Amino acid sequence: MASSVPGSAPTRAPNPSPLLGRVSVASAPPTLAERKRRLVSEELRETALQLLAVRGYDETTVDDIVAAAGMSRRTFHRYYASKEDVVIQLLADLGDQMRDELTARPPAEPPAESLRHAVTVAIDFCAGHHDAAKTLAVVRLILRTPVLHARSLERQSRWQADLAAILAARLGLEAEAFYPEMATRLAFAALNTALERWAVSEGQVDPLELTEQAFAMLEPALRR
Amino acid sequence: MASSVPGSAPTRAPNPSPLLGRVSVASAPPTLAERKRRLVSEELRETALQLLAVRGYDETTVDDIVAAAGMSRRTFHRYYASKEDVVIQLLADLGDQMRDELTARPPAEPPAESLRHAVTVAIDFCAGHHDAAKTLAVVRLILRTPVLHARSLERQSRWQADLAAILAARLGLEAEAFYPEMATRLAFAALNTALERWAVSEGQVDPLELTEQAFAMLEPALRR
DNA sequence: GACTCTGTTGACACACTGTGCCACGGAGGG
DNA sequence: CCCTCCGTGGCACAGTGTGTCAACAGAGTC
Repeated sequence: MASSVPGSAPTRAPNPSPLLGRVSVASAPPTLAERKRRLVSEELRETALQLLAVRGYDETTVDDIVAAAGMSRRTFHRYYASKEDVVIQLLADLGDQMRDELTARPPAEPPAESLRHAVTVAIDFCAGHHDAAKTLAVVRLILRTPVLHARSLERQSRWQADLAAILAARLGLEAEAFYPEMATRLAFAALNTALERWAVSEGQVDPLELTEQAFAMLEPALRR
Repeated sequence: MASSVPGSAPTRAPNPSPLLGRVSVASAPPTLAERKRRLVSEELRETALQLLAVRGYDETTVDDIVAAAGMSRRTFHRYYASKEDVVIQLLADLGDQMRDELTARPPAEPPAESLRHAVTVAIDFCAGHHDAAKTLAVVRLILRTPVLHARSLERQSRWQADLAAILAARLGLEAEAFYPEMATRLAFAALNTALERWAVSEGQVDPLELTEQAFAMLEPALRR
């Protein structure tokens, strides 16, 4: 065990409260403890993002963050494995959402179309969000900070592998088939091109339009 | 200045020996000091790779490495910025080589062909090297170690941007044009697919063949 | 209310990393 | 011979991430 972790320290809670076995129940009423944890987590995250944006990533220490949030460094690390994690965890759900979207697409649909929809989930997550300005700031921070960029690319690499496996299954191919692997990689190439342009343009260009443009280019390669 | 760095600490020496101004001369006779530095650097690197391979990446500390190499931690950090760097620096020249290859391709050549040649440089670097077994071990180490994988992807991202700029210039487009960006990303998708399959197959599959297969798929998308 | 059980927190200690600084020592030039 | 240049190791220090422990708050039980 990784010492006494408050419910859901990293990525995702396998089971926040072992006694109350409400795991997969959709609308489980959140416990007080659970709401408290979420509150602390959010407080930490907001304080961190604030500081990182103002003072820069490298110039901000974990001690700065916890001091501003009025907590101890030990508590910080119970919620986030590292300073990078505060930022990267914001994208945590994205992989799941893309996976779900691809799974949900009709099996008869051409792969190019399904992948375009999966990628669009990510675009929507970033640009179509409640307040896109904040997401834009985060994406820009990631792209401009080498450590964060590296970690986000690595995470993408896992998503890509997941999507490839799903696509392979859909097409009735073995998991290591060539086409699903390449196809998903091309989809991420499109996604990254769109996202990066959206970010450097400060949100001026329409990422959805860029995505469609990219997939138009990919279409002949994705045809089977 | 980053304290007294022995000649060429990170990535590449801008000028190993400031007094002898022989920089761009191709076959400059290496100084004694320079050979000594190279020797220390190699000793450190070999010791590190040995330990990393045997004991695993996370289980090996920098102190372990320098103890085995009979040097101080301070000296280690004069040659390598971090433990990751020992591994990642092995690929340092690769970006330059790909850039050079792309630049050297005939301007009239179709972009797909030029990119395929650039990517092949990387494949040759890995698989066609003096002893491919060692390179294979390194590549496998990188792919299996999240931190290293992340850093190598980030590095690739820079190479991709470089290649895109070169391709744009070759095609007479502005640097931020859509086609060169997408085209280079697709090329790297092909490269990574081939490299990864080569690595997981323990060097059994032919990465060149895979590369050609990948570019065959990309060809219609890369056509202009 | 008292008691227990569970889970969160802060404090402390510790291992590891990366860097600035300084003093030592060898190599080479005056 | 002296003096400068440069690589090196030792030391100190800031920062990170983790194990451990005591304190404490909530919830449920009697």
